Amino acid sequence: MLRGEQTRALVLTRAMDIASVEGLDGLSIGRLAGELEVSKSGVFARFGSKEELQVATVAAAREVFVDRVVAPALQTPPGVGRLWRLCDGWLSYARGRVFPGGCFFFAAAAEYDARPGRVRDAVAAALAEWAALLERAAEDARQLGQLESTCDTRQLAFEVDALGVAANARAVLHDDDTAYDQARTGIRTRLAALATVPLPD
Amino acid sequence: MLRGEQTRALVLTRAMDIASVEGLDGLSIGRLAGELEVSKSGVFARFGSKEELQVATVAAAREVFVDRVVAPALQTPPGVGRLWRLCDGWLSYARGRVFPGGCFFFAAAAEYDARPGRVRDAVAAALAEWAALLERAAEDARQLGQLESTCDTRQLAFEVDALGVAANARAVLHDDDTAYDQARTGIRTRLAALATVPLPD
DNA sequence: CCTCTTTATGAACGATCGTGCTAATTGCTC
DNA sequence: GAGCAATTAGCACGATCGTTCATAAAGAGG
Repeated sequence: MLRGEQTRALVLTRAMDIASVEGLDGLSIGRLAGELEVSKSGVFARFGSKEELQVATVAAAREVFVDRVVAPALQTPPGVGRLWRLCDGWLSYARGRVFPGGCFFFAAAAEYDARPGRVRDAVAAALAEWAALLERAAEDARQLGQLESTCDTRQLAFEVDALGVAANARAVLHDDDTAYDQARTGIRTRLAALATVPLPD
Repeated sequence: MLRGEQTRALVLTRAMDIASVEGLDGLSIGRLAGELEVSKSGVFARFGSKEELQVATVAAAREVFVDRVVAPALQTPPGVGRLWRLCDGWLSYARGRVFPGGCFFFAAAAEYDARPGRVRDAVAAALAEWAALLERAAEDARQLGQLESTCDTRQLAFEVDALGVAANARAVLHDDDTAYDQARTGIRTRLAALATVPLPD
């Protein structure tokens, strides 16, 4: 039998995987318990409600995302290099199916974008963080003179993110990884056109 | 009492609205019947199974999309003008909340992209049609000499679509219509940079 | 008007959902 | 090792799900 924190982590790991495929709503406590071979009420009691489980799952996915994408990119110093690493890391994360259903947040955002509540708020907050991070990276690069001083960094961040989002959507739906290459090409071309220094890789 | 086709149309109209918010899976026959004030088995009998209802809902949404976006754009002759009209029409459709939860296909694709079955196939086919239409419009424009002859039209189609997809995602999730403006700006800039003739509007 | 096919209803089914409530089990502290 | 707090299991509940079936209502054709 497992002690609290371990159980929680075990449940959340499986919950992220299920939710990335079936959605946070399709994620059911009974199924979760069945797959983990623990009791349904054991899982339930640990979170208190399904909504709490969903919010906790979002938080867990955010941590995975930070570990896999954000933290590695932040090891590169501010500038276009870091911006590129963020994008490239994200593409690798999506392509590598860290979650079996593709990017967790893409699925969660599409599922809850029109449904008010704590789950939506958690997803929206996480994605807003990501958007802010991209914008900040772009703006830093500009102020460092590594991007043309006239460039609209907010717009740039939106556009590179858009290519990633679309790549994930297309790749998962059509089982076609070339979409990631298209996104990579698009992002690199866009950055190279605005950069005053060479890009890494 | 309504004759068959009318009932079917009535059911599907409501089904599209519900599904765009709650998802095609969250769409339940009982709820549908309740909102329309008809019997649950009446709704069910008309489709034979929930999966059939979901597939029919996707087909109905495709028709709405063609009416609202594709058909109007095809009134503009081939060229960058038509390509632009397709993008602009799509943005208007998404912004105007033809479906209350934003673009129906964005929601459906994210929900079923990792779940094999007839529903996913239907969604994937519809989106493949859209992608092919964009690529064709771009390639036509290029061959008409309205886009630089060297430009990769497949890549271009991917990128303009990506901006639209991302705009819908961000606008619905954060209740912020400026995302549509960002997408519009991005698409227009991209097209203008490659076009050899002025863009309409 | 009677008949026949199409369409809609109502009740019921087994399954699964989220959620309480109680009891058993575990790990830690003395 | 006894006692205690935290954790898990077991069972039951009302609700809702998709689905089935027998039956009633409604339009079309003779």
